[in-house]
Amino acid sequence: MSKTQLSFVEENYLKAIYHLTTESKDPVSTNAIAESVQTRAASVTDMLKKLAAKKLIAYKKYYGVSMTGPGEKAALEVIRKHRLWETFLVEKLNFTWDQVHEVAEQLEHIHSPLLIQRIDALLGYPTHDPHGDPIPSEQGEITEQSHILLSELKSGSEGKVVAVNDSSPDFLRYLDRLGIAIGTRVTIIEKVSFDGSIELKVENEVKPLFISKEVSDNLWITKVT
Amino acid sequence: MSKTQLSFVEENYLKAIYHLTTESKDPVSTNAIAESVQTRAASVTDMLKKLAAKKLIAYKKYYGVSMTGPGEKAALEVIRKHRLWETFLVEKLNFTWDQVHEVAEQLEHIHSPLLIQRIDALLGYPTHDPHGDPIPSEQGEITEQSHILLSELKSGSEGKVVAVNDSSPDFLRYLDRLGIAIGTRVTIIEKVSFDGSIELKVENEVKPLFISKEVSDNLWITKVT
DNA sequence: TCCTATTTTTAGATTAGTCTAAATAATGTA
DNA sequence: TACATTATTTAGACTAATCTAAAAATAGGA
Ligand SMILES: [Mn+2]
Ligand SMILES: [Mn+2]
Ligand SMILES: [Mn+2]
Ligand SMILES: [Mn+2]
Repeated sequence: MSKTQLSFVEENYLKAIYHLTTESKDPVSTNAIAESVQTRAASVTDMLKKLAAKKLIAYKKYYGVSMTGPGEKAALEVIRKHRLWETFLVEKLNFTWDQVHEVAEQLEHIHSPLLIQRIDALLGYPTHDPHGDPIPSEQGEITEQSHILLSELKSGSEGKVVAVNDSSPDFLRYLDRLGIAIGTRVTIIEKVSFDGSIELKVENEVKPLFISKEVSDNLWITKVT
Repeated sequence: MSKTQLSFVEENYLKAIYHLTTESKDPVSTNAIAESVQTRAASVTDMLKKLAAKKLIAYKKYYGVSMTGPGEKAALEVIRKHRLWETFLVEKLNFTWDQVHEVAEQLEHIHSPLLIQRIDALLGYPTHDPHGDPIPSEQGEITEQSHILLSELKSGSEGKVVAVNDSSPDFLRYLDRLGIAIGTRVTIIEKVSFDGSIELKVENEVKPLFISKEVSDNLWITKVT
């Protein structure tokens, strides 16, 4: 079967397709994948044929793409490694949460089951990475916690930040400046209907602040009673 | 200049050429490189042209190859990473010394100065890897300790094992069974002139044992008075 | 020195992954 | 339903790294 190890590039495509699949039910489009892996649509088509031949994705010309069982398993393995490495970098090597993604993009492709088991053990079997994302188990099980976007929270309600929807260094450093981290409690003072921006009270911060719709669309929270 | 990062493959060639250069003064042959990187001579020739064009090696058709300053620096960076990762795997992740090389072959190609600095710090700036090999400094300085092969030691003399000349799992596990590790003291009881094998007293072992010429040719030691 | 065996290089193909430009299919609007 | 726009695929080419087979250069022995 798929004994031969997947290439660096194949792993990146699978990961991208997996993420796109989970964030909207319909089949994933060629263009969306191209955008995600930073390449041209024509290159994506070529790779889709290859992955389909290996039965890692279900692909029908012009109809978009979805994952197969084996494909999802392979994708989750890469995601597991990515998130464990990010956690390792923060917990053991004092990286900040905005520094880890780029390095993890490289480390996730290291092939060594023993290595990743030992990293997992060293970290005490963490369940979430520095951005609040769940770490899939060795068996490929992932438990998405139920959460909503901060932009969906009603005025006056309180919530706790559980994850970020964007791991770009710029966004994360901006959150640092606002005093927002994973676990921070926030309360919506007012939602400005005109542009969707939000006046927000942040735990441990004296003054309320305003955040754009853009920002509130990238923060996952759970409601706090 | 050589701003563009070296590829995985280029790094492996440089490392191989560096090692071959240091273990015998004359220029390195195409065939020796081919053997070392497990490829064909014709492929090596192609790569030599490429590396020469980047001024990482000095190459003249049919005359063999030697390193340039920049080439040596690049090779030592890879070797530094390899040995730091090996040390990390043993010290922090409980790998045995025969398990580390293969994984380090992958990890040595991760590009992140910060990562390697932090690994170095976490380990307390080690000077030698699990096989007794010196770890080059960030500036590319390497201090080879003076040592001789066990096979060169005279009968009756005592020595301390400081490094192995072969890091293959088979050899290392055989040493484990003999009770020989880095730092172990050994005394030559008798050298068998007929086949070069050696009767050896190993520190902490009750009975002396015999090792082949092959084995004694792969153990680096320093004399102990 | 000459000749042969060995080493190295060249020539020409191949594979993975990418690209641009052109062709084709799907979609949505009139 | 017809047409124009958009999305996707195909065709053909390119680069990095590899290979085999053939040509060329070197080295060593007679
Ligand atoms: Mn990440
Ligand atoms: Mn993450
Ligand atoms: Mn090694
Ligand atoms: Mn080593």
